[in-house]
Amino acid sequence: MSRYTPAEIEARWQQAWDKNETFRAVRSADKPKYYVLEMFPYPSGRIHMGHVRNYTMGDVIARYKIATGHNVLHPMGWDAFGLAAENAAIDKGIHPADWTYQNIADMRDQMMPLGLSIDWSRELATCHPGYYQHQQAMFIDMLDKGLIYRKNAIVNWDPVDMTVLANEQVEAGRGWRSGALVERRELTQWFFKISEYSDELLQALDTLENWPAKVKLMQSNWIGKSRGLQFAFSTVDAPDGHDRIEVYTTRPDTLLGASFVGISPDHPLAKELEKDNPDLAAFCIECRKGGTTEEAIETAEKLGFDTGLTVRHPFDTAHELPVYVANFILMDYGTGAIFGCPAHDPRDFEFATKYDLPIISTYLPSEDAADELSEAYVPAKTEKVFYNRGFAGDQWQTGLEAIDAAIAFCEANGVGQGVTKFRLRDWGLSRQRYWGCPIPVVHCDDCGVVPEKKENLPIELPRDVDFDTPGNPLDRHPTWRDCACPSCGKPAKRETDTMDTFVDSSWYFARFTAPRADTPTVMEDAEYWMNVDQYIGGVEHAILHLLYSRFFARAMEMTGHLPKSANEPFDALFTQGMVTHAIYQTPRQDGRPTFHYPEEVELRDGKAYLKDGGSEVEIIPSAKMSKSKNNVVDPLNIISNYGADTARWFVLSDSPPERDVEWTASGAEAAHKHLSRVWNICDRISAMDKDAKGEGDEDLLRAMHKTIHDVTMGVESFGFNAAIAKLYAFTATLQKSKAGHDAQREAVMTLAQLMSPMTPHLAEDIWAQQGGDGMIVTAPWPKADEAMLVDDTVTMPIQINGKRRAEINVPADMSKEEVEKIALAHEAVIRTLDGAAPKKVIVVPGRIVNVVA
RNA sequence: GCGGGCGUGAUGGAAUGGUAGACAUACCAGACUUAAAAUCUGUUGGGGCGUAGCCCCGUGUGGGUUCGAGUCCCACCGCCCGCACCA
Repeated sequence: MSRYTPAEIEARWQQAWDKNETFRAVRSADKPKYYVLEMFPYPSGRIHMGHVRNYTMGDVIARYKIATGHNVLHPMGWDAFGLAAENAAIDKGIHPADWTYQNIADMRDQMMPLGLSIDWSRELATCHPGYYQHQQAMFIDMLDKGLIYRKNAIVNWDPVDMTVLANEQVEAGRGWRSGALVERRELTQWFFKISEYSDELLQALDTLENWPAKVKLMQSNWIGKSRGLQFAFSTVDAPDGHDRIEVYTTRPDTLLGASFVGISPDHPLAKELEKDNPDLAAFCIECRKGGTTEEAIETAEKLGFDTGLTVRHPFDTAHELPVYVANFILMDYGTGAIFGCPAHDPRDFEFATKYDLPIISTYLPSEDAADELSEAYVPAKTEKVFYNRGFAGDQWQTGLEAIDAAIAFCEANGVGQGVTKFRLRDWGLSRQRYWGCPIPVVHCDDCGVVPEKKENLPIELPRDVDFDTPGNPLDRHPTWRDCACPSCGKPAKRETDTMDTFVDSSWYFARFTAPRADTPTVMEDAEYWMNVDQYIGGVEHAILHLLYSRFFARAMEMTGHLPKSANEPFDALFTQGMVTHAIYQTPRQDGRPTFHYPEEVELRDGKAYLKDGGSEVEIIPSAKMSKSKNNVVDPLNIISNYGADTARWFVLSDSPPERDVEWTASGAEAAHKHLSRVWNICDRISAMDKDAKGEGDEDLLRAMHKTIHDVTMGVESFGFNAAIAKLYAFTATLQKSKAGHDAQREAVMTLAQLMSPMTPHLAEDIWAQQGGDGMIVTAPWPKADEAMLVDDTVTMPIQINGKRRAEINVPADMSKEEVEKIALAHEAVIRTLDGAAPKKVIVVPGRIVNVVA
């Protein structure tokens, strides 16, 4: 009897696939194409279990599609620009390029043993000039088409390091290195006009049938289409040029509940007023401190400053409202000014209570409901409510009806216009950093901002930069900025902003279709391979990456780089969960915990002890594997201990792919045991007499066909864990089978085929041992025989009033009437009914009988 | 704060609105063994009774829709993800 030796088997089959160029993707008219793509990794340096899970899922799909006769494209690349490389340069003095390319080499080496069906000839890295020169070319095309423009925008500014900070580099309102309170600063920045596509990006979501509903909903909310009223309050005694304050509201029906007007600290009026009002100026400075994230702004305490200024209510000019500067109003949204209606907005309610402003209801749940509110009354817009201070439409109406009526009324009376607005803002792509794709424009004293000539591309990053001083090294570079104006030829300066890394990842999927072409894409290849048939990645990308990619596909169409048919580049999307692990910690003297690696810990009776010293360790429930918590399991260790097939099998089993999976040592062992068991079965069958007859051939083959059916369904619907459960069950059946040699051989070869997308190496070896034709990877996927799937009889539970009371065995094709008759004749039913006639009997054929007593 | 998701035995989880707990882990018992490991077999949601069997309770909490709800609807609690310069 031979032993299952994954190390030897896996290396052998990987070489065989490699030699055969099994996974090389070539355009062909013979077969339908299938493009499967997992979100490409950031080259952090080490692969982790999350990668293994992500790529294994894609690999299962890719291998299944190969077996079902598709021409499969399954590429891999590196999202290689980013902050971490610059941090490594600052911390360790390594050049970002060296750090990145070394990490790529390391991670590729770690990925290879997994036996993924990747066409490595198409590998790309976004930090390579061969990639980013095309991004620069497209930038120029998009600038030319008016898709890109410049405007001022606010960034996090570290006043000590004198540098722009990423949101990630702001911790509790302070710069992560300097510890200084972060300020907001305005810079001129580059923007994509994604907001022009708001409606288009929203509408097209409906066509994405194979996207998760939750992702579409999140994108829809992010784009945030709203219908509202834009109008102006006229001011009383305001500075010149500020006789009106424009506001936008989605709830014009609550206009009579207005009790104050709020403006952003960045509003032109606020800026004007603070010139003569030191207190206000101090308040605005305070407001401009802290991070710029929406989260930071929305969770901060709501602060206001009474400007002393008032405005007239548009319906009653005698009624004056105070004007506050408030820290929660963003200049980027709407007009940077709002009217506050405390009665129907929790945030305004909090504000009004704090500053003792009136709370005036405009609608109530009923005619006699109390007018005094203890909290904001915010019913669903579809709910009918009583308008005690309505001014348009019926007294009883829904919020939606009231909004429409209010807009119509206001327009008829010259108080503003109904407008449709989107929450989606333009995409700021400027980054004041070195390790990114240089923006290919030149600043010329005479010609202004001029795009670089395409023949001068790539504009390469200079190699000789220093990171000793905070800030963007491109700014300080002695010569790199110097260039000739592409328009007039005079000396000019290069743009030193680089592009947001989201730009890199917004078109890599298109580049994979012609990764070495000297244009960004090749139409023929793009038309053949696009769209991505199945895209797989984490939910954390549900909004930004996917939305930007959808926009970019449209922008690439407009500039002639993609066909219109690729406007929605991802036909199907799957969002997978994370790999988690328990955290082991012991307290330290200073009260903070010491984290221990799983391999330093021994588990006994549900408790954990340090292998070194034996003291007990606290177990914190599973969390995302993270270096800082030491709760990581290195895939390489797993592969060297058990083999890649075990790692692959385990990350797919146990947990549904969209949910998190917890890595446990026992789970990995169970996976390995199962693979050994399958190996032993194969061995046993090989040793059987070729003419051996046995018992239960038909039962075994029936089970086999059911398994083919179930596993196929499972793989097609991302039910990998359920498919694996079926494979466990079938393995047990086969193991106990006393069937003859031919039936058992057929069963084990089919088992190998069904397992092959998950455990390709083991499957190849079994296939070869049993004398299968060619390699299993290209063998046609087994087909379930429909005739073998139907049983002659079915067991049907009988419920009485919805509770299961008995069961009956009936022929599968028995009529409803007969089933009902047999059910009613059942002893348990007669007992319960006690002579009374049943009120109703529901028979669901093949499923259930429910008797209503 | 806002948007989205999730919540089922000791544990990971299964279940097109139709027998809740498939499959796996852990535990316990048994077989094999001098013994252990490995392997194989079996039991295991809780409670109760007149214990070959039957009954009650049970999918975060509370309500609702339905002949029937883990699944659909509403509210609450807890956890996770995103919030535009992390990728």
